[in-house]
Amino acid sequence: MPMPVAKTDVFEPDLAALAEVAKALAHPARLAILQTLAKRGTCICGQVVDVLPLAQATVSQHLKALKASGLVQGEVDGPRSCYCVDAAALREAAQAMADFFAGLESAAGDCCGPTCS
Amino acid sequence: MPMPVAKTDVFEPDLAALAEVAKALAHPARLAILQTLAKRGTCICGQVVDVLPLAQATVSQHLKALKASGLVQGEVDGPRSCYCVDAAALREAAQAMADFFAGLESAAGDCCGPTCS
DNA sequence: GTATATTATCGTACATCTGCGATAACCAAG
DNA sequence: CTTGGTTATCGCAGATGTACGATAATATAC
Repeated sequence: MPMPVAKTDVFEPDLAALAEVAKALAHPARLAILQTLAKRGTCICGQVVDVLPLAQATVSQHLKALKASGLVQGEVDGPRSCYCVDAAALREAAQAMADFFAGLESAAGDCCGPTCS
Repeated sequence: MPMPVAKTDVFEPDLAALAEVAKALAHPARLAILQTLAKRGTCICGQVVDVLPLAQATVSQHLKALKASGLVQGEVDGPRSCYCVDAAALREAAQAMADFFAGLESAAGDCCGPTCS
């Protein structure tokens, strides 16, 4: 399911994948959730709710989004939930992001300076 | 102007700033634009339009978003426009992103394995 | 089995994003 | 000054994101 009116599937797969990662990181709450999950071994969603200034339903939605992005992995056993960051996916994401920035810098030249045509 | 119904300003500034960067990168078209801009010294928006499968108005909007995020810098002189990536901002963004991931990995332990409580 | 506690989902409301056509704004060229 | 080519902006339509309260679902504890 593409983005707004579609147009995501027209781009290169690499860019689309990286955009998905960026999308998952595009909200402070999700960043905070990732940090909270990473700081502990075993996590219970309730603890995450306590940390964030958001309602339980909202946190659950963010967790769902993170899980969909693959950055977070988790199972729920009744009242107990075990959410944790997927270390492998995280490394992949970090690598992809770093590669992207590296690719940009390799060719970046300040053009808008005095030598701009 | 915050996000949906506000709630962005409640989080730590670091996370909010990083989320803004991620938001700018959260669309394949914008990633492609960044690559295109980085690959050339002096860029004209028209060339960007030619590369992307999007209408001119849409590309202009993405450029506006990138400019607002600070990753892209540009001036327009009538029919000619000079858009280029802001190398410094780009380095900052890459650093912030890398730091974030590094901070996560330093404490990440696979909890959802056999030793999950 | 019932009560308790925790999480997921549903439905709603509002804001934002995305895309495009149409129009306006702008400078250079003639 | 008019023409032509380029970009910005406006207005619209549709999809998505965000947040919340209310409700359902589930496993533990008794």
